[in-house]
Amino acid sequence: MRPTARDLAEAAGLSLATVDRVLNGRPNVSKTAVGKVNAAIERIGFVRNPAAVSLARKKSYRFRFILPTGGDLYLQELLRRVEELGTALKSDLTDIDHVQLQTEDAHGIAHYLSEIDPDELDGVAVMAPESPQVRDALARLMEKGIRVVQFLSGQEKLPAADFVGMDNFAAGATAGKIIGKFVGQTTGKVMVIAETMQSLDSIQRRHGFDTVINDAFPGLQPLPSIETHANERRGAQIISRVLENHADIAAVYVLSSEARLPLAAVSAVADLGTLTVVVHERTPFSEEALRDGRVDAVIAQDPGHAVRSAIRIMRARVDFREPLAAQDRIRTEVLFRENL
Amino acid sequence: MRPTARDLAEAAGLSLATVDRVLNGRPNVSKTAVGKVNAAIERIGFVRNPAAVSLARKKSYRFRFILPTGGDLYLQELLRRVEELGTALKSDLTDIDHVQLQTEDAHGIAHYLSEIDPDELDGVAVMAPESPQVRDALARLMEKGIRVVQFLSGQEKLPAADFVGMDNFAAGATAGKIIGKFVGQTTGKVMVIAETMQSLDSIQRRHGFDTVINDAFPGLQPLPSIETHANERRGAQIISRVLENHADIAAVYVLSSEARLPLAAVSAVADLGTLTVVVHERTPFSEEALRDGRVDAVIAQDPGHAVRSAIRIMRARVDFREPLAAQDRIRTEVLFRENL
DNA sequence: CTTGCACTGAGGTGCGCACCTCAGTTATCA
DNA sequence: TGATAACTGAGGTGCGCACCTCAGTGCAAG
Repeated sequence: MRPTARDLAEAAGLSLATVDRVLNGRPNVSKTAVGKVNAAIERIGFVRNPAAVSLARKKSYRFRFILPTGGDLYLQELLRRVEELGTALKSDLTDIDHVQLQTEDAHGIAHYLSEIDPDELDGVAVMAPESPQVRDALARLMEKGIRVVQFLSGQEKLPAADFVGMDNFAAGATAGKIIGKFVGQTTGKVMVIAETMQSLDSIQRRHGFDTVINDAFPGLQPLPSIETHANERRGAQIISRVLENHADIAAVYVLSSEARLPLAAVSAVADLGTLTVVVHERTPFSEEALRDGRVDAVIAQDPGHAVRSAIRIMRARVDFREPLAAQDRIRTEVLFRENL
Repeated sequence: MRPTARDLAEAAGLSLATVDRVLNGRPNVSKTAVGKVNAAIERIGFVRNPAAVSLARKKSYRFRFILPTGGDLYLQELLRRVEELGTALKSDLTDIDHVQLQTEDAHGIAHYLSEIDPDELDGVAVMAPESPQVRDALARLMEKGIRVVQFLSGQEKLPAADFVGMDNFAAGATAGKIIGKFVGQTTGKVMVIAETMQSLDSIQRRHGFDTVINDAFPGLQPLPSIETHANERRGAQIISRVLENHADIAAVYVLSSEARLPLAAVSAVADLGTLTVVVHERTPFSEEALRDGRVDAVIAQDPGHAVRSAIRIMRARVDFREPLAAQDRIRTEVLFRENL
């Protein structure tokens, strides 16, 4: 049987009350007593029973994910994970919900944040673009005692808040490395396709990509980013025009999370089999494309990992523990057909 | 506030005792009552408080990892993770210990297993080579009520037991893919270095490697595996002799977890910078070698993930839950300098 | 009608701990 | 020396649930 606090008290030669004071950092304890208790803890290997603790404390975690509206594929994946983990963690004293807000409307977000009641919520994970108003609102939230995690938002960090993000520079750089190595020739052009280059994510990926290509594969020439703006017909037009104007395209890099339509447009004009193709995010489509050879590599950043990480951090903060990694970077994974 | 069992009883129009009988599947409950309770659960969104459950049940998990003796680097990593997680999970009602046994001695292992007392242990994770005796012993253990996870052992599976393994074929195949693509030439020889080819792991990796090379890169010629037998001097001799005898070696694949000595031997004779080098396992050495360019890619299979996975499965079984993935394959990760 | 059986309700106990009160004991300093 | 503050001990309560006992209730077979 594991030793209880009562055993600890006995071992330390103190009363349960004093042991309790030490364990919970309450005042009115002598240094001697603290020392005795800690020594006894070591000696008998006492570990608090977390079940009893959380029962006695009536503890429960209530977290909210604040996400953008919009139909981005990766965002949908994220939503799904949030809901999934929400139901899974209900049996773990953790209630998770989420709202979607127009993240362009900084004022609206700030207002929403300002109305959050600390009695109803223990933490929020916020995915919103950089803006002074939002940042101030987040700071005020933290003063109210609500833990804040800046979630996947490529914004400048509020230093006091924790951060869960992915390294888009690394993701782009990895794509560059694979394309550079896989094309098997020293010269050629690389087509880069994005939904939009407005977002920081896209910019960072492109930056990482260009850096590697320029440094390590100077013979390759990355073309300017093609922006599809999620418009199928228009995107296809531009893509086919670019393919016709450049005879020596050797590779395609789709840096947005939506790869299906761009690849369909490319395959209408060129042969995906002879091109080196790298896309982002593990989806049913990208897996299938990997298997049948249309895509050579997938750069993936697990959304489930991101959500779990945010929850872990908020929990740790509520318990006044240090999170294992306060600034959690989601790993950049590389998938080939061989290691799917 | 979350509804309690008392609220549930009220909502169902039944007594606490009946609700308790339903919740815990005890006998002497009418179908009507079961229906009412389940309906009420849905209606008020009742979820058992796991802290109270585990407190009342005096539940605690006691698991043991049974591992081979021997100084393999990856095994040491595994041991470290087991110990790490052991102390980390003590505060989670989970006591984990481990033993190391001579796994070649099937009879000895079987005997050890047969003496395990179900009152002292809830589950074991066993890493031992295939043998009928061990398999029978495991089966008997399961009959005694101890959960069994076959852990990283490339043996034929006991169908009733859960399994945590890594896909060494995929690992080798991925290495083959990277080497094939990275060498940037259609012909050349590939040096393959292993500690020993006796182990199933090595054989499977080599098999995956050869399959990809033969299928996709027929111009490349993998040389027979060099076995170092963990003997530094002898290994270095063989390696340098092979390098001298084959002028057109374009790549090196180290398929054992120990890469440092083989690479040192290679670099004494050849220039690692011009060779394509792929090794296994993320270690301080392999990370450093990736950074400075001596190694081009690392195939990694996270040992921590393996240990966590085994623990998760055993816990689920103790709670009579289905594990999320009963047959858990550790992901084969690919690391370049860019996504370390 | 009795007997037996399946079902239900009421109530209690204890899991290990947090948190509270109140009385009692030291050290500390004037 | 007494007063004040700092400490300590004893004991109790309740968190939500599992598990136990015992006293019913209704219903069917004999």
